Amino acid sequence: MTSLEEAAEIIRRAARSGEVVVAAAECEVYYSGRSFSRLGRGERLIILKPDGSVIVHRPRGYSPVNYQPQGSALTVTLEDGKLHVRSARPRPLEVMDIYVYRVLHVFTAKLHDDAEFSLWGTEEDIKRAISAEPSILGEPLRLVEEERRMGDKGFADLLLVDRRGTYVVVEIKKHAAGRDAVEQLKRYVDYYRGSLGRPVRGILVAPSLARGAQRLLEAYGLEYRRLDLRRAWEVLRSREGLMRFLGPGPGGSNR
Amino acid sequence: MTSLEEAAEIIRRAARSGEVVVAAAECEVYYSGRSFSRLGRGERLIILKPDGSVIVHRPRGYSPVNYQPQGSALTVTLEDGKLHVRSARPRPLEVMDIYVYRVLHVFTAKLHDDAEFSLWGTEEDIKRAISAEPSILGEPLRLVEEERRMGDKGFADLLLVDRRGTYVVVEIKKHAAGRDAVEQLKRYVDYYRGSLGRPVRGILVAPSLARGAQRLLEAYGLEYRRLDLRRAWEVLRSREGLMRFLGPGPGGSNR
DNA sequence: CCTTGGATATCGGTT
DNA sequence: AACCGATGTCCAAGG
Repeated sequence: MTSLEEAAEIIRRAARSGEVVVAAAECEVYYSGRSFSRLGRGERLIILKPDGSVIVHRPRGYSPVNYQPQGSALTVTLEDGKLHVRSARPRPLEVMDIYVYRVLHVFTAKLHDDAEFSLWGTEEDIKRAISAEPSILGEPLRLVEEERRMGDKGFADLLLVDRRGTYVVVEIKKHAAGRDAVEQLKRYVDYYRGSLGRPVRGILVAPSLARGAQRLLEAYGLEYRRLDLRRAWEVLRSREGLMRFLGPGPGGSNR
Repeated sequence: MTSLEEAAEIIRRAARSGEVVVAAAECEVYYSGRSFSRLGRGERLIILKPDGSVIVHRPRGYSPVNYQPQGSALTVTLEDGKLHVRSARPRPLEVMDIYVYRVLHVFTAKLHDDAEFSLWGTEEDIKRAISAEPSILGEPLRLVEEERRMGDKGFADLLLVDRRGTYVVVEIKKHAAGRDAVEQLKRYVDYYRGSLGRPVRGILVAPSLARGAQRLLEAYGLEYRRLDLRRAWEVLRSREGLMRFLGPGPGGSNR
């Protein structure tokens, strides 16, 4: 148990010295900005990071109940027997007020962390696999361009040419493709068809098609090619040596 | 500083008794599931909640670098001079492995939190405002139904009738509406027009229109009505007494 | 279970 | 600053 006065001093000192603060505390939280929220009195975890991020976690669930992003400004005051922690960001103007009634535990630490974080298995990786070996789509195709601009309609993931010289616009989805994905592809194909004045094929590449998406796709005369991460990897592994990511590490053998 | 053996015991005991665990620790993190990630050695915050959620925070930024949602299963073992914390969820199969080299600080706490959380200023609130006073859209309109089913195309936020008896489908966006919003409205209007066999108007309600969205809207013959949260509130406040949310609270006077 | 769409979405890239 | 698209998005609601 820590007094509110001590807690206030600990937080101020941590903020000055670039330390992370973690507190378990009984508190109320108010948020005002793009929306408004109120969280009644209860015990939570409060995390204050040196870059201004503030995160409040309830004892359950993955997502924080209240938060402010990095760049927010912190003020800590004692008022009325409560510890008032305010975090404000200018644009958009948003304020989060935490009123702390009791501090169960608090600690601060300067955390040193310059390590690299790498994530793979993204849509970008699937795109690279198709680019490296377009025949993975089941027919001979030649790559024209990645991220080809479709006027003001956005960017097509891939532009290819089939064996008959017809342009093929490809939209890739890492997960099951829904209606939105079909609409997106349709926009690109319509634009490019109009731009070329010639027929243009559209292929939606995804591991699966949502029911509604399938009907829409047929109605629009677009095509679907099933492709999931696993198969994309097989190409990437042989072409790029994906194993460089897995590197040597304690968990390497598990994956 | 806490030994890895002690930390392992603390975590196991906390898991049994439904306590939250917070640790500052030097660790590596591996994730395998929908994607794959690797985080090199460095100092982070690790949060373990009794419902199975696991959250790993670096010293900067709002979002966790690695995580598992509630319902994940925890195993804690000592291997090779490292503390291995594994969190696994069955569907989709995803595994996060944390290898802890050094524990800077660890604490556990049973957090009691049954308070209510209320959030307002959402799209739902805008919908309620229009329902309560459809004329906010600039013409006399009568509400037919909220969340009106549009066949297999989804649900229209609002279905109204104008003074000439023409049905009006309304799609509401809390933020600037982009192309997706226009496509969404188009799907509904097309469906309902086909279903009725009569003209149907479509109105997109949003605080602003993205450039691309405006052109698309015109091309589709749909309409736009500017409406933001602030104006929706004025209606809600008078009609429903929004102030009940603000209630009596330490920060009440600030908002 | 799948599908759909909102979220204080967040985040990053480009214009 | 606006706009656009991906996300291990997460999450709830509905069928």
